[in-house]
Amino acid sequence: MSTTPGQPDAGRLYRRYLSAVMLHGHASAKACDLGATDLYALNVLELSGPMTPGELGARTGLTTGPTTRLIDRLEQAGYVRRVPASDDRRKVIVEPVGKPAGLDQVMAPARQKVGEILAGYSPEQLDVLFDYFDRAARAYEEAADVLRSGV
Amino acid sequence: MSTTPGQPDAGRLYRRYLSAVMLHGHASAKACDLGATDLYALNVLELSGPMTPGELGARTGLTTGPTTRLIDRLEQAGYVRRVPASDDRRKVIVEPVGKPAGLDQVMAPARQKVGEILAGYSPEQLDVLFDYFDRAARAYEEAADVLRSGV
DNA sequence: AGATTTATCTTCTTCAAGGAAGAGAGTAGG
DNA sequence: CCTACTCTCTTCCTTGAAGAAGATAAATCT
Repeated sequence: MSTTPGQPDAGRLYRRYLSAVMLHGHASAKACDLGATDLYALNVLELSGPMTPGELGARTGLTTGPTTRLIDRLEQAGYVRRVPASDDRRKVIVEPVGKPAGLDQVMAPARQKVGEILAGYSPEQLDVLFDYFDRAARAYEEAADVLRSGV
Repeated sequence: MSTTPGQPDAGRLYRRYLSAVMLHGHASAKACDLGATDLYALNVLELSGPMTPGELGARTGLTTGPTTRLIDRLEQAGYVRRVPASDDRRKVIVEPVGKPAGLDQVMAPARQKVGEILAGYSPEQLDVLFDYFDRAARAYEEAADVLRSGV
């Protein structure tokens, strides 16, 4: 880097990084004809694992009607699958399908680039990075939860 | 899922991190009554700085009509401002407003959390992290550009 | 000066997504 | 066994954003 990595534009650098991540995610979703809520729901499923439509609806802030059709869209596009719950035959479990469809494929180039970047670091440096990823993920999840309940 | 001890699924950890970032961004936008395209446009402006409506429309993949109303929404919400271009009186420059409105305020808790996390690292570790932020930002921007032009 | 091109804005129409209310299926308790 | 409750899915309606075509204003070229 040309300038000192110290304080002056650290915030700006980080914001640029965040913007790029979100921009890429959005462009990926668009490329797959996925709406914003669809992507949101996929992220929820990625984070919290399989859940019922009711819980997914609560997480995404949707009522039951839109939730059903959200799952319909995701199911039809091959991202999730409905499986009957074993304990309660009214319930349905929505789970990400084993072989992810287009989204992962669209995101593959970025993933590979990031993989190459990460491959250039030493094990000690990777420890730092992954320690950060872990902590930051928790922080963002927590903040997102607060926002959800605050609405 | 092959869970190997010692290397506890780095890919999964990273995906969780990405999901959390995007989830939080989305929840923030929702909390501010910002649509997906609006958030996208704000990120574009954050990344590339002030630009004309024409360029913003091209970046967001919108035609001129929706672009005008996109800017209307952002302007009315207090995120951007229209200023006449000095060199061409037909042109308008859309620029983020000096005093950021609700979005930054909503994102403040997460920012603070991340700030606290970063404060716990040594200068050498911070160098690693910011080096990564810089490189990853470029990678994601590049990948997003490819996706945009590929559509 | 007149014609063409560029840039933004306006209007109308279309379409997708979300909210509300209700129906069907299943579980739990008396 | 019968009632009350829960969960999911369906239907209808409304809202909001995007596309298309045209209008206005300004710069550029001949």
